[in-house]
Amino acid sequence: MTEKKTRRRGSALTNAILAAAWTQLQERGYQALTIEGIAAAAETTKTVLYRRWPDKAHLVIAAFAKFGGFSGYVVPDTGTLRTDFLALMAQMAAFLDKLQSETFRGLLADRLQSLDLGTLLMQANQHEPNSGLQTIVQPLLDHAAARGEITHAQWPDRLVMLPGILLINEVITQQALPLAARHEIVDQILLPVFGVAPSQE
Amino acid sequence: MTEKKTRRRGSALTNAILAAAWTQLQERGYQALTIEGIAAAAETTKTVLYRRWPDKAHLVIAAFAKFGGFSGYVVPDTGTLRTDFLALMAQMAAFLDKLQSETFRGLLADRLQSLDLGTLLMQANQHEPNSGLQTIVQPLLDHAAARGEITHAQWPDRLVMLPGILLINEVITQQALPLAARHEIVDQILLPVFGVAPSQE
DNA sequence: AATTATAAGATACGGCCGTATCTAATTTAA
DNA sequence: TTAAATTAGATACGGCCGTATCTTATAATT
Repeated sequence: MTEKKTRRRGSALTNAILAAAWTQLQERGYQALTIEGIAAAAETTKTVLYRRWPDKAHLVIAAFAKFGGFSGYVVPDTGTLRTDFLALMAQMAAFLDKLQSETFRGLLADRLQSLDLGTLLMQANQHEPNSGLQTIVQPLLDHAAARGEITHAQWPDRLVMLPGILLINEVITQQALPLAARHEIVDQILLPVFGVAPSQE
Repeated sequence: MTEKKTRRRGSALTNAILAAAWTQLQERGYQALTIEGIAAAAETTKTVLYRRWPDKAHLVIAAFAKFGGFSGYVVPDTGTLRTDFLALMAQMAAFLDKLQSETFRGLLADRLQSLDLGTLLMQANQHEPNSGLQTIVQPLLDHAAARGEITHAQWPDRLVMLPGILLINEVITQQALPLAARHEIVDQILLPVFGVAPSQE
């Protein structure tokens, strides 16, 4: 008979659950995942999962950290910072492709849509025709260009969106945007990006 | 009697729903929101809501765009780009405070935690002790500093995290990270931020 | 070896999601 | 004014969530 009576415990059980979660993630994609489905695949019950992780997202993160993540990355050392960065980004892109093809495309790929508030804010911020942040940033750049502070006013979208991106990141990770952070973002990131040397640190 | 027999339709009904959603958002916070609760508050049924928005997140975004958003913003014009940016960031911070106090603090504030995959990836990326991206970026900076390409190797966390932030933003908004985007990110953002003039555009 | 503590497994519950189906009110067209 | 087309409103359904409770196996303690 295939009847196992032995109960797994502790990390053995945890590992089995994470493995099941990772498999399910690749087979079904994130949105279609269910806690109950993972529990069933791991041959346990959801009670056990809820004792370990508060919700699906944290469980997936844990599985991701164990089986995916940045573990396969190599530190590039190509001779220049620029090519090092490019090599790093290439690794990211490759990983992303892998993730999207293996994990997020299982009949339900496009569901990468329905994310959550913070994420959707980010999307809204960028795709909204003219209620977005660019309606503020662009004239601001126009002024600076007219003053001769920056060489030109037309910058790629990504740069115009950069303040919003940094804001949202700050919100999500720090849940606040204190004065010090604002100064750092402006002096250390935005001004250099637009070619202005910060006056004082 | 308080019996209204007239049925609202179209945009009148839509507006009533968005108003109810905004109120509920401020009273209960995002996590505690329910579609059914909003429907009840708007004195309609969830069927009507699902005819208009696919899920809670999109409904909240719509309400946000109508009642919150960047509508109250003013274009700063203080004389220098730096102070313009600082003024803009100040507006953002003020809005964020308002949002967090009015919207996200209603007995359930801390729930700003349980977000979704993309968001949690961002968090994981930043708070993880040493499995995060900084374990790759830091040595890369060390090398560049040893070469004399950049003036020093110790940079604020925010700058070390910047590649990851840009990556995740790209993923969430574009769902891809093609070669062109990688080059743009490196040449237009990362190199300037770390004080390296891009060789060729 | 017997006892106690810990954690797994099973089950049940109320709640909300998202869909489907049906009705009735309101608008538009004829 | 009547008929046709929309769209709101009501209700019901299966599914999953997250919690609580209880039993039972395994581990730790003495």
